[in-house]
Amino acid sequence: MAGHSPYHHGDLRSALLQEANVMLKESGIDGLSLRQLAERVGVSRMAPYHHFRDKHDLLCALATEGFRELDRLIDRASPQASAVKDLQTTLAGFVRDYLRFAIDNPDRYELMFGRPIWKGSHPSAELKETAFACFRHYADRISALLGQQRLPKGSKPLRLAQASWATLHGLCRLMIDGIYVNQADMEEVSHEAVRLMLAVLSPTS
Amino acid sequence: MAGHSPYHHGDLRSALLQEANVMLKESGIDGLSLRQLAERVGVSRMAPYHHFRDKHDLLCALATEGFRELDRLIDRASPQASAVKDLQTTLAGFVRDYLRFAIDNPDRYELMFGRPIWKGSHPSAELKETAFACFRHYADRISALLGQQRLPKGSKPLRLAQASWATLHGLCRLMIDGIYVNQADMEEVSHEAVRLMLAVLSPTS
DNA sequence: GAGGGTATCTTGACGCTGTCAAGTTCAGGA
DNA sequence: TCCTGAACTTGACAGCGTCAAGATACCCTC
Repeated sequence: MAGHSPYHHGDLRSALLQEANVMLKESGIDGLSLRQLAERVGVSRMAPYHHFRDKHDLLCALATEGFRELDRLIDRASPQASAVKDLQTTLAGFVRDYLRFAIDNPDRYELMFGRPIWKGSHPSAELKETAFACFRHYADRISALLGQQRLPKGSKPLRLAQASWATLHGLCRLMIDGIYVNQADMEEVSHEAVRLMLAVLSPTS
Repeated sequence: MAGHSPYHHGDLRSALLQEANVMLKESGIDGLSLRQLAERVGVSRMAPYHHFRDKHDLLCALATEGFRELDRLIDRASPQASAVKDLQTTLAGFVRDYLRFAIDNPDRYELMFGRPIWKGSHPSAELKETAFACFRHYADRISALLGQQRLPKGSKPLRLAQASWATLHGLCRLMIDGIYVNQADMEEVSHEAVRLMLAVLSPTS
């Protein structure tokens, strides 16, 4: 807390996470190096290792933060939509927010859901827990929103949640990478996604 | 073409691509280093640079190969399904094949659609062309399959193709990374996806 | 066949990375 | 007061992508 330049930083861990987020936005996931990060925060290269086991561990912490924010976003999808028309509006708003979350910081989104964190080099326990809680939260919200409709027989709510998240997720990936979906078409495409999610409610035959 | 160990490899480019695929499967995208690749193929570390400008260029070539294979897979989705029931079967088969393509070599799939190739460090012209051709091919097939049904008004076929690909793509990503979707549930989840894609055909209201 | 041009391959070097090992500085409790 | 332990630093190493310059072998022309 002293004025000049204390030997002990005081709150290095969060300073690192914050600056890492900036670097992530600036130069992508590949441009995020521990050495540069340490230098930008103003400590030596090995200092971060007293707060994170590895680089992988730091990335997990970064992703965990992302999931916490995503969780808050899901929370904001207001639950008091009762009429069918409100359902559509609520869903559309949520889809828009979700897409914006991804587009706003594409590399963080890539980090959160990307292979490097989740495959062989196992995700940290905290990340796993946070991400799963986030998904459970989403599934509950979706169930609550859609639950007022009668589901087609044979559709478990969990499956609906998975399939709809997949749609949303796939849309984000394709859009932020600019592969097949132009960002300019976002409105139209997300409208289509909402229609898709709604369509699943009516019995197929 | 001589027997022992020629100075000129003969067909280094494809040997590199082939071995790179093996390494990709073995140790993931991060484990794929040019130096190791060169050593495994039996040439010096700079030899690959006479066939690929960069590492990025090699990755693009690798991804291009992947898209070509995906294109063949799309081709196999037989077009002569006429009855509604056949539509469902055809679609289910295609979804299963697509999922298997992704699961079979997850890191290649991640490479093909991942950010590192498509964002700032621009994709090679060949990759762009191949990937777009692949998508156009998919959109055509989907249109042909679904075209026999009457589409709900206001749905352009292109949007349907985008949305359905997004669903498929999102499902793959979530599954191969093992985040929210267990691979054991594949059958059930892909069934749900097919239902979702079919549901979009019936007017929502 | 001989010579030269060119594509192919090699070795040396540089700066960057993540991280092990060992030393230094500081705060707080006995 | 001293001492334990956390926070931080510096030195060192192997591995990475790639620039630069040199070596080798094929092919085409004379």
